[in-house]
Amino acid sequence: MIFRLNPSSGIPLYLQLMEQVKHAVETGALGEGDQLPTIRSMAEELVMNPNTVVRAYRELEREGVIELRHGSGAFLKASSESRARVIRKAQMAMESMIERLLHQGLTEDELRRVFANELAKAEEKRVVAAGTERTR
Amino acid sequence: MIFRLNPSSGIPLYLQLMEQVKHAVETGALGEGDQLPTIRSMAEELVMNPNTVVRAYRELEREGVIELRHGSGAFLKASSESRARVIRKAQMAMESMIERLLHQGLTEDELRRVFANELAKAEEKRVVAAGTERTR
DNA sequence: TGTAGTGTGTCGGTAAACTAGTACACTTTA
DNA sequence: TAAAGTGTACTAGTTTACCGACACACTACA
Repeated sequence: MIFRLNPSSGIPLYLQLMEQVKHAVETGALGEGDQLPTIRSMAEELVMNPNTVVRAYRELEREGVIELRHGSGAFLKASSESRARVIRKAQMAMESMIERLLHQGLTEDELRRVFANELAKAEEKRVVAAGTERTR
Repeated sequence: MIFRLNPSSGIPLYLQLMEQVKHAVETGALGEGDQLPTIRSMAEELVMNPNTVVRAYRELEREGVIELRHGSGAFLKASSESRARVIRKAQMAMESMIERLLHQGLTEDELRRVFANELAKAEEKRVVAAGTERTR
């Protein structure tokens, strides 16, 4: 299984690892009861400090995603129904859009900023719509 | 002009501000010679420390995006030809895709992770393709 | 069945990075 | 020329990442 980190992005490494684990769950790559890579092997694979992996695993446990067992390992907790189907459709749609936009000359950085801003706008719209609903 | 920050994302605030400024340039909202909001007004608007704004502005200056003039302000430097047209097309395409995927039941977090991973994969593909070109 | 070795998570301390607070210095304006 | 506006610099606190040792669980062997 592939976990991806970008050490030069400025985003804290432990947050990136948390996102990767959650994504693996969402796509069905990891399921209930599965064991996560050990702290030391994940650290080696991603070239980061074991304690940083611990930090990510601790947060994931606090959020109820995994369970840490001293001396045994880190395991996926039961989650609600798999979202893999809808996630995979989104992946395919996103992949083709990204290919197209990169082909049209956008850079990865430009694309990243466009996405972040459009998503922020969509979130704001939803918040406004929810507020409007409430005041009816 | 709207700059957006998400203080709870874990991403350093100064990096987020840098991204917002670059995005404003890309979309044409800011152009050569324009003055950026002052350090204090940007800090107030975004509810962050003036020194954090300084940190972002300093990095942007180091990258050649803006120019800081002691006692006068922060100004946009000349850039290559505006990318606004291609960026706007990307914004529209991205906006409609995001609306559609959110409507299909994805959460913002899931969407963010899908995008980050598909972009990382696309980057890897391009690196591999470039390497293959070189070895010919 | 007990013990040693291996595997795996936990903990405390330190350095670097990020953020905030406050005072100083340059430029512009009235 | 003084006041207001704007960037610069220093210090302190918090967060992130790393380093090394400790403790629990599992496995193999006598």
